Amino acid sequence: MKADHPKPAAKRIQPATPPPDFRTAVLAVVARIPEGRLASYGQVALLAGYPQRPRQVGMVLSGLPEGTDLPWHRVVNSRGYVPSRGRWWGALVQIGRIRDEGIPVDDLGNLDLEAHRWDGRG
DNA sequence: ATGATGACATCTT
DNA sequence: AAAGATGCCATCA
Repeated sequence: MKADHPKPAAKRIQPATPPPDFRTAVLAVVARIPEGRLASYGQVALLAGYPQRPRQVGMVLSGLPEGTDLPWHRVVNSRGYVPSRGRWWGALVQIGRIRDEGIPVDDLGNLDLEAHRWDGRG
């Protein structure tokens, strides 16, 4: 009889090992950005395998814990400046950390993205 | 369910 | 070059 498993309402839809979702992919890409290099949100989204989702990258990063090891500060927008230029509480922190890595940044967050663009090859 | 918002990108004025 | 409008997609009220 095969010990039929009536499945007692096993609505365990959340497995212990969640598949590589968007968030995981993004975090993996950000973690690969070398020191002293910059990447845009669109670039991260592209490398993560989701070409049309740069905004969601920002959402993922917005949910990062404070003590994260991820170099989130190396992610800027394609226009070449730190996101929101101060609308965001962490903009100043990001500017400081980027400067600390040897990349010149204006007080408003303006920087030369193309000069420090990450090739994506590590 | 719909509508508004967001750590963006791209195109057009 | 800078600013406004439109597109995209997930999350929240």
